[in-house]
Amino acid sequence: MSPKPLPTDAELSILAVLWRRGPSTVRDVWADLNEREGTGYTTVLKLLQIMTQKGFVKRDEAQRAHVYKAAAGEEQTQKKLVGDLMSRAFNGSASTLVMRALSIKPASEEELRQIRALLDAAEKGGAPGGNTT
Amino acid sequence: MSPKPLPTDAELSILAVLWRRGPSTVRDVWADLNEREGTGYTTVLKLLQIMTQKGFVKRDEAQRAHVYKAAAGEEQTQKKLVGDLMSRAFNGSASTLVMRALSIKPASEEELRQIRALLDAAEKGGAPGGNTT
DNA sequence: TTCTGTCTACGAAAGTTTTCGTTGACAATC
DNA sequence: GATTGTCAACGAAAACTTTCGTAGACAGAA
Repeated sequence: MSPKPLPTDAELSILAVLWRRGPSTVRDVWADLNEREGTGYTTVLKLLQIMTQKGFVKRDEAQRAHVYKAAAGEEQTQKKLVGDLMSRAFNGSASTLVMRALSIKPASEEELRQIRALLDAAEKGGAPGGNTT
Repeated sequence: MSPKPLPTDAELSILAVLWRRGPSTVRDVWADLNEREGTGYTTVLKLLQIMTQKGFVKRDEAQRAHVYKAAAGEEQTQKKLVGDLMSRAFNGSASTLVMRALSIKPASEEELRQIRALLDAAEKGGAPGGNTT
């Protein structure tokens, strides 16, 4: 099939709402989105229709008010987005990206602990072929 | 003045080249970009003109072949991009973003060391380098 | 000077994304 | 069974991005 592109900006806003709220009707998504960005109802509806077609969301039509949910998990989509940014703007360097992220907004202690754990895991597991750039 | 938007995709490709090569003529940028993406010469030129207007690049017209350079530093732009993604797709969580990045492509040992250093710094207190956000 | 190749400038076309007006369906209430 | 409010569907406009054809300026070679 298609090589599956990334969601556009407006699409991502909607995905973010679905991630936060779980399966939702158009009205639900709209209420949330309208509050923070003043989006129109039919705009949200149209976007959801497009996203259904693109496969970004799944639709349950059992009720009159259709219920939408994200098709791919939050994590998977986030990975794609980060991966894309990494190759586009960071020359493929995860560490530079990570450093920029942390310099913007230092994480909490709890979060730092999690990150360290991940670093430890990475160090051991050894990704195939360390970067010899 | 303008709230300064982020560079578009094509604009970012060009910035990436400028970051890699330093100040360059249209031909320089084109040669680089054309090789990896098959972009047309006038396309690159037009983009650079637009980017000049938007303030993403600065132009030195001393020579007939104008020399372009990125207006903002690589680091600053990267921060904006990451910050944008963070708020859009990660609910503002730096740690989630970091974890996703590392899970995609573990860094080299050297890089891991750098990241750890940054974590240490973050743990101590304020953000390093004085963020005036 | 004239020719040739390279350059910038301009503008319009093509492509994509985002927005929204309008329509018809449906269900609940009167 | 008419009225009212909410819904999905559709299509087209508006906005934005990307591409490229064409034109005119300029410099160096013949």
